Amino acid sequence: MFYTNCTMKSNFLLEMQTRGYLNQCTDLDKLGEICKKTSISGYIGFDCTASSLHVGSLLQIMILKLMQKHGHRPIILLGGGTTLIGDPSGKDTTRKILDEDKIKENIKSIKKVFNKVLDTTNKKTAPVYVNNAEWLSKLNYIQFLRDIGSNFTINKMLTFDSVKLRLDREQSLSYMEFNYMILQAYDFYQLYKNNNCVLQVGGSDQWGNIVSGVDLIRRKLRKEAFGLTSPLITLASGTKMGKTEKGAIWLNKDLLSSYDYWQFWRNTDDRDVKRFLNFFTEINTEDVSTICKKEKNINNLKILLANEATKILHGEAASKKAEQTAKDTFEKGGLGADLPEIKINYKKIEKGINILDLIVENKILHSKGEARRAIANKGFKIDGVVLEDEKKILQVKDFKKNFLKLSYGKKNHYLVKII
RNA sequence: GGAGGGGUACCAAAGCGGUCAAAUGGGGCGGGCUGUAAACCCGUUGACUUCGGUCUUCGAAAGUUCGAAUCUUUCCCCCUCCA
Repeated sequence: MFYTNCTMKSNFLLEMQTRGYLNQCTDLDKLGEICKKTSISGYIGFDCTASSLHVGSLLQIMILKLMQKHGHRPIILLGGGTTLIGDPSGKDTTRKILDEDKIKENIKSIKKVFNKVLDTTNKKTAPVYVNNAEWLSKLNYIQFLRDIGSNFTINKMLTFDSVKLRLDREQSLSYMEFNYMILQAYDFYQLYKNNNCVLQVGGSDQWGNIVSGVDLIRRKLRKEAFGLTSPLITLASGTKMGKTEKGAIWLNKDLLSSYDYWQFWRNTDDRDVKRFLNFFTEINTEDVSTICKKEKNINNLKILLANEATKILHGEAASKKAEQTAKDTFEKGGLGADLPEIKINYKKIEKGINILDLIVENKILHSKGEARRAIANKGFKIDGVVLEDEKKILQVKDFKKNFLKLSYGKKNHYLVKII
């Protein structure tokens, strides 16, 4: 799928391509023509199963941002309706189903991220939020089957990967989930009709769902709509993006601090750095190439990546602070201001605090046993000195000016503070 | 609906009356080497513990037994073949 021999190239699609956001498109040339001529609206649907999206969705958000950059309007579908069902695409097992109140809460929380990352000031391209519960919850089953269901054949639905994989792997697929595709197609149809939305973007696992929507619009309205997918990002290590053992890399600040977010990017695998600069920063592709050629120290590129990515999500100030903290902590071996804090009451520390209790109570580790093992393995340090004694009682004299740096492993540092 | 096979820790997979908190591999975590990388090497991987032990785990419940992941019964779930 290369976009080369078309004369009517649109800057939007061109940049999509050079950045590596483009995987598949229903009709790239024609979409290019339209994008070149007019400002379009395109939508991406997001899952509302959690109170925050994680980096796995970041590429999609970057695409929305790119749409804005080139004068198009992003529509964000926060699927209160479809979240009630659960998309089987790319999932091995049926997901838990959430109640409506929880979904509403999640939507509210997720919106915060979009409002931060996207430009909300330019009237022409300001994001539009829609919730498919609006139309899905009103549906009448019989009528829906007749109007919409009649446009789908089981034969075709069975050929879609999302369905096929589940069946091939001999995992059950409920009728409810089987319908997800139709509902997503219906969403696109609604958005086309009501919001003049001609484009749906999604991850490559969404291809089937997206094409179904394009088909439905053609059948029902005799209009052409477009679908476009981005590639599934895998890490050099072979794992999926965004899921570490420590937990998901959340985008909402209350779930993951800007410092930890910065650290996530700072710890990118060497082999992923250049790709990620293209994916997750706004630096021009050509500039990315020249910078990568010029800069011999890959660690500086990682810092650049961390700075730029954090800036987009948490703002410049937070990004700078995180960088400074990293410098102070890792390069100088000292204390950074942005490190996670553990506050201890003076009265408590006067009596002495068992180090194991401190570790467990502040959730650095889950159990005392685990903490004991970690200490035995030289995993803990106090102000840079290996902690040998698991029975250590922290006292006021251990603190310098009310502060103490507690480190677990090489990367987890905490600022213990007497208050 | 009928006939078989199976459910073991984060995952995969051994164990099939005591020596089983459960082999082995993967993953994770920690240490070493380095560059907050990769690869490699070492350690560790149920909870509590006064480090003597104690408690809770092998789909669920009940039972046999001095003793059960292992045997019996019932139930739930998954898979294969047939209808």
